[in-house]
Amino acid sequence: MAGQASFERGLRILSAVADAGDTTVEAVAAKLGIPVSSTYRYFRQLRELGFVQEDAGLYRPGRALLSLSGRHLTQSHLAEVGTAVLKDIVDTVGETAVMVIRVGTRAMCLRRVEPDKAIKYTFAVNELLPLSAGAGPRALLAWAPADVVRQVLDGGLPRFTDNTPTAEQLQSSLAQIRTSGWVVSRGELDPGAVSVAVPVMFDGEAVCALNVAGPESRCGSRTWLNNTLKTMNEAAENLAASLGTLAGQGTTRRYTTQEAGDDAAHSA
Amino acid sequence: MAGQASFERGLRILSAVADAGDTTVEAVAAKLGIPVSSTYRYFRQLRELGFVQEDAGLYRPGRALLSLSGRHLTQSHLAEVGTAVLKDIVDTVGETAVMVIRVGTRAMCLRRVEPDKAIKYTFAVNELLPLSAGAGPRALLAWAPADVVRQVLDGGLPRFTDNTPTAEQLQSSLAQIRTSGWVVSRGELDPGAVSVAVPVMFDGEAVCALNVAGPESRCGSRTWLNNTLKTMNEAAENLAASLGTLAGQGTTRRYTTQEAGDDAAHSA
DNA sequence: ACAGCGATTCTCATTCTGCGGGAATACAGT
DNA sequence: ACTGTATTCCCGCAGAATGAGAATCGCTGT
Repeated sequence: MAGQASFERGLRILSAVADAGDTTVEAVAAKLGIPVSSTYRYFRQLRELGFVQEDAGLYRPGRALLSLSGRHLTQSHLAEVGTAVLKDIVDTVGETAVMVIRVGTRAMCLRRVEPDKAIKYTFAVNELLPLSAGAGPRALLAWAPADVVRQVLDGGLPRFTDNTPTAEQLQSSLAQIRTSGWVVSRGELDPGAVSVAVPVMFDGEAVCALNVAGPESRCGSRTWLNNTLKTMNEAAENLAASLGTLAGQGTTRRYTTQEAGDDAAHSA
Repeated sequence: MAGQASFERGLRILSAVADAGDTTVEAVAAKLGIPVSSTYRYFRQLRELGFVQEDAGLYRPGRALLSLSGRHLTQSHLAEVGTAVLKDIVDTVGETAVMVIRVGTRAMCLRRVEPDKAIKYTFAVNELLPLSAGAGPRALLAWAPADVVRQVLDGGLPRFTDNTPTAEQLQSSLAQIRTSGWVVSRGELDPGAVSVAVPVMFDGEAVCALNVAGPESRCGSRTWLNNTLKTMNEAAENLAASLGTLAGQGTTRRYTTQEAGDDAAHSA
């Protein structure tokens, strides 16, 4: 009666993964009554198209799903949950923490939380910045698509201080950033400021970056850097996890938006 | 090379609609190079499954897409954008405005904005309430799935005041609410309080409800009710529109989350 | 090295679905 | 009645999807 049987099947499988958030091929096959062998075929394609991501036999929603529902929703979520995450960071680290996203070939600070101190780093919220200078922007650049990187490198890099990186320095640092998973910048935008950033990775993509910055006097030491990075990595992981539908095992704290639900009915 | 050709095709079509936000069958067919006749076949199925909604030849993302990306994201978005919407309402109406969502067989206040007045109605945020009493909850109930309605009716209705509706009153009011598109409650939860609510409809489903409440002394008149409803309906429409990816024609004010982007690259 | 095991991909004969150009229908506007 | 646009129908067949089972892959433990 319907036609398009295989398409519908595929969508059901996709929905199943989106609902479960963290499931196996067999589980889905069983739930939907589809032969395992066929289910694998669908999963493969879903994976290739980025709708699901796989990790050690466990499948969860992929980035393509996020873009399906629009940047709007994703950004709302980041802004919403991000505030709580940033507050936690500030509580632990005691320096300004911000969340930056990439907008085309620019970076933008989406959320900011400041510590209760006289001397602190202050970011402008909602203003477009170059991707080339500062820890947060550079973290975004490191995971940006190749064409964006090229545009930034070719577009002429603005210089703010003597420490602002040049095109060569920048280019060579990107690969290293991807390897280490974090960036530190010393006085690239403002003299005397130290800034650390980590990306929030979701299915291989940097959805946004967390950035902590403060005066060199307080943030210059290696131990400070290590402690801060530890806090930030934890935060980034939580934030990334909150993008996956609901997921399962709670490692550390989990940031969700209400989702109190547990009553009965879920209205498909 | 891939196999599952039709599935991939369907997903591409779905993505196209999600991206465009407001498009026609022909446009998608042209863009993807798929025969119109086949494209219609996919659209029909997508519509039947709720992934797209159609209105006068224009197609836009449907509710199933929202549930694909998880209640999380949707709720984050509502909470995020909702605050601005509520503020506008409070500015215009001068009474407490809240946003309530349905959680299983309960209602919950997700966001609250209060006017700067000594006497005002105060809602508890993040607490579960019955769906049976009060304007907001009842608006949600009116559009809830049948099994939820049954559960609520059969579950024994708590009584708060003499005006708290009984099961019979409740049941008969639901159809009327669906027709009129709004609810008013007078002293159902608290004596002397008037409460008005409208649902935020997205593709035939009540995603949440907006609720304005205040003392009878200020909110008793028919003109007040009319003016308030006008404001609320506008707000509800804006909120619903913000759930569609980005959509096009701006009627009144449009609430979006940043989405500044315009530079080049959008990284698929 | 080997066995054991679960996850994943491959194989392939058979079934039957999706395909798409074009006709038919529906419906609004004039 | 006529024009245009949106949508569904029609229909024979190429070829896609199917699924049981075998074959691989990648482990871990011994």
